[in-house]
Amino acid sequence: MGYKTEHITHQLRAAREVKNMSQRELSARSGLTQSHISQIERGTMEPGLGSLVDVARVLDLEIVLVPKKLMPAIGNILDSASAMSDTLTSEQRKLVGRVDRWLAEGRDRFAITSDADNLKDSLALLRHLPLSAEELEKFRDLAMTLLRWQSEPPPAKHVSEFVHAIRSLRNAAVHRDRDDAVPRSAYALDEEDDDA
Amino acid sequence: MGYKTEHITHQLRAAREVKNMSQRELSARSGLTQSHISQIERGTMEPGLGSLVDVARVLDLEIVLVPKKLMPAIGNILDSASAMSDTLTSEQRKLVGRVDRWLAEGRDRFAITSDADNLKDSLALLRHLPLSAEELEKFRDLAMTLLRWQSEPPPAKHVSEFVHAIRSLRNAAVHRDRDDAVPRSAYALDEEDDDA
DNA sequence: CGGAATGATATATTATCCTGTATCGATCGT
DNA sequence: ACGATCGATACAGGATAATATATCATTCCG
Repeated sequence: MGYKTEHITHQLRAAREVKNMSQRELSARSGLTQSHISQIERGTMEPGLGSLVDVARVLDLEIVLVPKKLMPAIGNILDSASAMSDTLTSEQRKLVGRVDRWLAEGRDRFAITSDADNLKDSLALLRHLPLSAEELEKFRDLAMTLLRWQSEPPPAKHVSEFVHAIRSLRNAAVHRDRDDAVPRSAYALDEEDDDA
Repeated sequence: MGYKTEHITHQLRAAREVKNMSQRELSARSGLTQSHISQIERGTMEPGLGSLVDVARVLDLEIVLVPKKLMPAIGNILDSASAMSDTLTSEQRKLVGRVDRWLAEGRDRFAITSDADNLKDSLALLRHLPLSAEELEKFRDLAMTLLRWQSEPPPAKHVSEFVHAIRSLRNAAVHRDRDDAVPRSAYALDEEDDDA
């Protein structure tokens, strides 16, 4: 039904998740119901224009009508901005990418498959959430010790510790309030991006 | 009520008028009712997102959610594009501007005020509608002969001929089908823009 | 003048958005 | 294991968007 508005609703969900805002919080700030938001994001229902602007306002989004002819130019701006999107350092992106690939190379490195799933989820979030300097340092240590096992799987005890520590970092980043951003230096983009 | 969506609906009306499309034609192509379109443009009613995309598609517009932070950049692209908007030659824009100012300088140049009003309306449309090479030549001749009267008002007979001729040109441009565009050379923008 | 097209309205009927509330399963933190 | 939170769903009722026609005043063209 609502295939016409998919890109818009998907964009709404993406913006909300990037801001790490729950449907309920978005509901409280926008005036819409959590139920309503859920159905809009899933495409079950098409929002009215009024509801759309209410949600967009909370997510710091502006609704713009762009001539199709200008879409490539606009698209470039949007992409370049979302590329250096969050204030992630190049190092953080690289580390996440390396662990991600290490994880993909040998799924059998984990005795418990749920550990692999948990780790994968945590990494997906760490790909987008900024870490403080201390947190990044901790993350670097963890990643380095784990990445040492290339040919043979690491001891189970070690893996479990790693998964737990990563989840802890993830939670710290996730539950950090949107309002107090992570203090971070300005030089954001360096050499090549190592993401997968 | 719908003050939140004013800019959007206004943009819709502007886009439709630039394309010289009637509410009824837009209705036929979009699937909405002419009544519905009228109310949307006037802000009497807020359209659903589905209706909005239907109308926008016909008008060659794309609905984009832009982070507020990027709005200045996007705004620049939109403005610069609408400046060199339609495929009007610089000469056509200049001529319209000159006649426009000539008209504003001395309203008393016209014995019949309705003539002045008609002329003003025709110019408003000629400001946005492309003319063929022959039409532009005709327009240039008309404008030049009219602009010769600076200090004293032109003879009434001359004015009436001018108004009629301009209206004829206007109608030719207005009723030209959007589908067969005016063949025009590519070098569009020259020196300064002389518009008022 | 007479016909055609436009935009603005009016009314009645249908469709559906939207809210409010409540529940469910899954997940996460203590 | 427990309580808390999240997303997905269900359902009833009031609000309103949307359709379908029709009319009216203006304007433009022959």
